[in-house]
Amino acid sequence: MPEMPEVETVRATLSSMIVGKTIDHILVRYPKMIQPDTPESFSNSLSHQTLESIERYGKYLFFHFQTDTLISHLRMEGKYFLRPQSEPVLNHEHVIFYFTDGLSLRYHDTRKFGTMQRVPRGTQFSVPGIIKMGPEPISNDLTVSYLLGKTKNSFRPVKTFLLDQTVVSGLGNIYVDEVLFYAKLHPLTPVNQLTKNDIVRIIDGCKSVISRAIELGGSTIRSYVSSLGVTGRFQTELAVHMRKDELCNKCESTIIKIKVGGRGTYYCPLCQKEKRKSR
DNA sequence: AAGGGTGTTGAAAG
DNA sequence: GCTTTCAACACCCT
Repeated sequence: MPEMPEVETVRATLSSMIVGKTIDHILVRYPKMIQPDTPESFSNSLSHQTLESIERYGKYLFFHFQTDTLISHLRMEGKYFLRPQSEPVLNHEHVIFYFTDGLSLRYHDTRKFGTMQRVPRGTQFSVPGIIKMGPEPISNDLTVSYLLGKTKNSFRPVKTFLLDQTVVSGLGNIYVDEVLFYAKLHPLTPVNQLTKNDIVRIIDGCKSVISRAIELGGSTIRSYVSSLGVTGRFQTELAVHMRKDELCNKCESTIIKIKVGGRGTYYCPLCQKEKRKSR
């Protein structure tokens, strides 16, 4: 499950492998993945264009061609593989980009949750969904006053709040758990109860956790492997996520798993004590 | 062997 | 308008 650090690894890896290549044609095997274009217009528009750069915002990838941009979201299990065109098409390869040099980029997604759309170049930030996204966790735009403003009149649990992409772009389930451990906050804390100091620790946590994860190429939980088949090394540094019944590195309490907003949530009951309700 | 868990997003419902 | 629930889908585990 690629989160932002994994997507960044994919971006960097793909950049070095396919920027400069020209598409000859595209095979769409699962039309529902393409929106709102028909597979035909999607394929016709992008064919014969040269890839100039790959950009990332939150968990979205932007493939910038000469006149169009391909927006790709990997959702749960999307992966890209670069292979010779002569190799057989696999079951879960839903979109295949055939380059003019004999290589092909295969989009592989067992659960078919991933999405692709083509927009005129430069317009990616005006498409619905992307236009509303908040600043990235490592951005200077993620400030105390910005977050404090968002928390004012809301009783949402801080876990749910941080998963909301319109608040911060790119935090997923794994990293929110890690950020909350860093900030020593119980995941159920209502956000209107957060102090300025809490917000400062959340922002510090975002920056240190995410930048460290990007450094290590992301986490690999379950099936996720990046386009080069490289395994992210951040998993070994996870403090709480996926560590139910294991001991906290800081205090040796037993890590607990609960559900918050329907999402599996891991935390240390001692390091992340629930705040006493004020009156 | 049926059913629940897995995670992201957007649409629908409250 | 804000928040919660669910659907999209496939695979793994019990």
